[in-house]
Amino acid sequence: MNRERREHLELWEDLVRAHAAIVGRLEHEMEAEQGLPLRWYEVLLRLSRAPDGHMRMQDLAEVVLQSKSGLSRLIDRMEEAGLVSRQACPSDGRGINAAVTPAGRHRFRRAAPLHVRGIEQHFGRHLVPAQAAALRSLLSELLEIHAPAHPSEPLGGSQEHGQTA
Amino acid sequence: MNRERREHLELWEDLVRAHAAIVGRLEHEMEAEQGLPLRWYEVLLRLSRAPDGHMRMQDLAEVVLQSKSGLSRLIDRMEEAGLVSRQACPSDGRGINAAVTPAGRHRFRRAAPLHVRGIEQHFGRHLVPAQAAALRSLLSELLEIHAPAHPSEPLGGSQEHGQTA
DNA sequence: CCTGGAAAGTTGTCCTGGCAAGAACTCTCC
DNA sequence: GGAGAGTTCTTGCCAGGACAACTTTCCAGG
Repeated sequence: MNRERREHLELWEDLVRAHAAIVGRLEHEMEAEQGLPLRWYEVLLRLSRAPDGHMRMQDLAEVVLQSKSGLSRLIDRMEEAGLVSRQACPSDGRGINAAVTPAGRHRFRRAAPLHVRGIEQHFGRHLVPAQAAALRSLLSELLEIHAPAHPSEPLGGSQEHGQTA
Repeated sequence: MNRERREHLELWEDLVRAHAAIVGRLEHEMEAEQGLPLRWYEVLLRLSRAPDGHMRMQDLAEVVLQSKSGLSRLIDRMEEAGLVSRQACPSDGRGINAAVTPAGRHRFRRAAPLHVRGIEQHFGRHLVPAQAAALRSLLSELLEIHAPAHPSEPLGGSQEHGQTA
């Protein structure tokens, strides 16, 4: 019982370290070779994926893991750089759509291969199929528990942490 | 080939999301229930583990994944809070040892169960043995590649990224 | 129609962290 | 033993991000 817990702790620690190391590399490479902060790339990626190249600020904030205010300023900077633009949302007067500009798409297309290659090289490359399968099932479990895929809980509510055991 | 890559990309995305979600919870719980930023806890943990309750600033910075300057200020704050203290390093005049104070140890002991429980609840609990094993082997591979366990490369050098494929 | 409550974004303010420069010290080699 | 190169830590400065307050808009109920 306790043995298992100890192992889980170690796994968590290692996971955090590996995550940090890989993200660090990806950030550094993206910045060095494309002059693009990883966050910017993330935004461009999400917008490029989106149906008409635009998303509501709120939704975008969620997928790129930033606060509303954080995203607002991020979009400020990217707008100034000409990579995205803000547009009023037709269906909701309060809403704003962040949209990729052509320049943004171009920038994204140039940067994408680097990111794909980086992930493969620093991560995917080391996955054997059994590990990939295990990881997939684990992550889907974890995300189901944690991620507000269907925004149902504010996540900040500390609504549980009861001694479920 | 491309199929596999696509899957690796998805796995990476999911990993990032799961990591963020779990860290978010741990941070929130630690702050809410113990009034302790997770970083502070990390420092207390490392120092409590260390032989005489102290570590060189540099080494500490590495294990808690912060820059030298970041750690310096972090220790400033914790010192002011009475949880750690700075001591001259006897063997090297340039060095500073960060040491846990008794108050720091006390605080750590009170907080540790929460952290352990949190990790088990948000992470370990969902691991079946096969996943744990797969994860362990994967992480050790990744860390061997990436982590400067033996500080040999500055990590910022972008010394490879050649198309190894 | 009007009012009150909720939601979307933006902005003021503050905190944290990184980089680069600086101060203090150590080590090597002449 | 002294000069110069390299470490270790701290500090000035700035960028990025979070929280809370605010404005505008939407919606439900009377």
